[in-house]
Order: sequence, then C-alpha cells, then structure tokens
Amino acid sequence: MAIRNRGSSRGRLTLDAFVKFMRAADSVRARLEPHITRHGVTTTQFGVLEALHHVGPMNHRNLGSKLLVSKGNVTVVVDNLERRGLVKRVADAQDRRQTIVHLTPAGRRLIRRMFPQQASAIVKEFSVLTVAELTTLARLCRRLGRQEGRGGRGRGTSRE
Amino acid sequence: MAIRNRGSSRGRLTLDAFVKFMRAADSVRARLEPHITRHGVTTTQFGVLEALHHVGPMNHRNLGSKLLVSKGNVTVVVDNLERRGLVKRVADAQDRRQTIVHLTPAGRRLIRRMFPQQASAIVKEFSVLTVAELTTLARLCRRLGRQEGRGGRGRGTSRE
DNA sequence: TTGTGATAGTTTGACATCAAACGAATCGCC
DNA sequence: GGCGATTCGTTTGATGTCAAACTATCACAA
Repeated sequence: MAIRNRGSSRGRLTLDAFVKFMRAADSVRARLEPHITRHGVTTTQFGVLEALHHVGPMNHRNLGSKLLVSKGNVTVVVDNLERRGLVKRVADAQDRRQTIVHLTPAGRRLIRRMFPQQASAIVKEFSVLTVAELTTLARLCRRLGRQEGRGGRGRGTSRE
Repeated sequence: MAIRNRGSSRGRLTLDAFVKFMRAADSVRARLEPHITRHGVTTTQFGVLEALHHVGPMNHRNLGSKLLVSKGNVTVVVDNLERRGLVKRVADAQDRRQTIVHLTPAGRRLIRRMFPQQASAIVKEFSVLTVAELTTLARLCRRLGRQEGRGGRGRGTSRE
C-alpha cells in the first residue's frame, strides 16, 4: 500500500493501465484460441506452421527466434507436429548439426485453410476500434515493446 | 496472402496492431518476470500471494476466477506454495467441500516485500508513455478486453 | 593434426495449463 | 427426510515452457 500512493496520480494511472493492458491481451488471446484449437492444433503449433508457411523451411534456432521460445521448447513442439504428420525433419547435409523443418503436404493444406480464418477472426476482434485508434494502439505498443535497457525485443527475451 | 489484402487498409492496420499488441504484452511480461522469479516464486504463485494479501483468505474457486485459471491449475499452484510454506489450506467447517487458502506468516512477509518492488518495476516499464497516453491505452484496452459476444471478461475465459 | 571453443539439437526436471473424469459434500425440491 | 443436480477440489493425461546439462558437430588456430 505504500506503493499504491507513491507517485500519486501517475502511479495509479500506470497500474490501472498495466492491469487493463495485460487483461486485454489475455482476453483477446483466449477468444482467438478456439479458432485454432478446433483444428486440432495448439496455438504454438499454429505458430510453427504459419512461420514455415510464410518464411519457408528453417531450422530449430530460427523457429525459436520467430516464436520467441527456447530451443528446448522447439524440439518438443516439432516432435508433436511431426507425430501428427504436419511437418518433417530433414537433416542438413552441409552442416550435420542442423535439422531443417519442412511442412508436409498435410501441414500445408492445414495452414492454408486455417490462416484466412484466423486473420478474419483477428479483424473481427479488433472491429471495436476505429482506424485512428488502431494506429494509436500500434504506436503505443511499439514503444512499450521496444523498450531497450532490459530484456528488449532484440534478444527475444533471452530465450535460448 | 489472399487475406493479407482482404479488407485492404483496415485489414492491414488491424493485423499490424494485433502483432504489436501481442508482442508488447509478451515483452512487458517477460521483462517484469525476473523481478518476481528472483524471489524464488513463479508469476502465477505471485498472483496467488497477491490476491490473498489484498483480498484475504479465499477458496480455490475464487482464486481461479481472480487469476483467470482453471480450478485444476489452482490445485497445483496452491500445492507448490504450500510445499514452500507460503500458504496453508484450511478446511471450511461450514461447507466441507471448500478449502480456504490462507497466507502463512512467511508468505505474508514475502508478498509485503515483493509487491512494492513489482509496482515500481511496472511504473518504470510504462515510463515511456505520457499520462495522456496511459489513459488512452487503458481506454482502448478496456474496450478490447470487455468485448462481449464471445468469451467476454465475465466468464474469465471459460476456465472452470 | 589436434584441441579448444562455439553452435545445433536433445534431454531432464520443474512448473504451468487445460479439459475431462472423478469422489465427496451440499443443495433443491418434492 | 431423501434423492437427483450441482458445486468443490483433486486427479489424470496431454501440451507448453524454461534453464541447465549433455551430445554431436563444426570452425579455427597452433
């Protein structure tokens, strides 16, 4: 409670904005999730499929930095996708430390079907904001996210 | 890519805002996390301690709705906190289905020490925004979060 | 050539998380 | 009072998540 009052108005406004910000993010994520899971894949798995679809085959390291997750995590998620037959691992002949992850035909079909649905769900989710508000939100979030100094965007959260 | 262009400008703005919004939330969360974990508790455990500190002893159900997590999850988190001696379960004599979770003295000491630090870390995190911007952000997030229609705030994401 | 250091991926152990199934207790209503 | 419906918490099984330890491979230098 000492802190509650410290910084007076600014402090109170900040904590209020923080709570609403985090709640909104969780809330939007939660409402979007069913659009993904009803296809039988998790949100993270969808992220992998989408990255492979839009960027092309890549190794675990790149996948991890796209999704901002650790490499150990990538192993697990790719395992699960491979077991479902949606991606396949291909050993790299040049550098045998590397494994390149590819979409299978089934994986490609799935992501092609899912992506448009997900995009339109997002548009619908944000339809409560005007164009001006969308722009403002993006600008403020960019500032909040970039924040160098500690754990900026660059290193992707020290995931590694 | 079909979708990329659909809805033209509005669609592009929306997807851009969406990505920045989600990234910013993840980023802020990730930068705040070390302030919590260095005390030897996880973010969720901190949430439980904070709720118990500010609201008082409560049962699993209320804890779950405060934190927006499922009741099965509450069981696990309270288990871990109890094992660390930070909370204790007390059987409710009136309604023997219920278990009331209380802070132990150690738990109370810990949350009293952590909370101010966390609050000031949040203030620092948001110091890149002006007061007017904080207010705007809070307003937009409230609209985004409230979103009735599907999975509003009321049910806490169907966690149950 | 060898060996030292960096890099890629996997494994391990701990925690979080959900949905669904389950057992115990309570409530509603006749 | 008694029985079906509901509520509470736990358990189970699957997934995600991290950090740290480990294995294999590569790069480069002495």
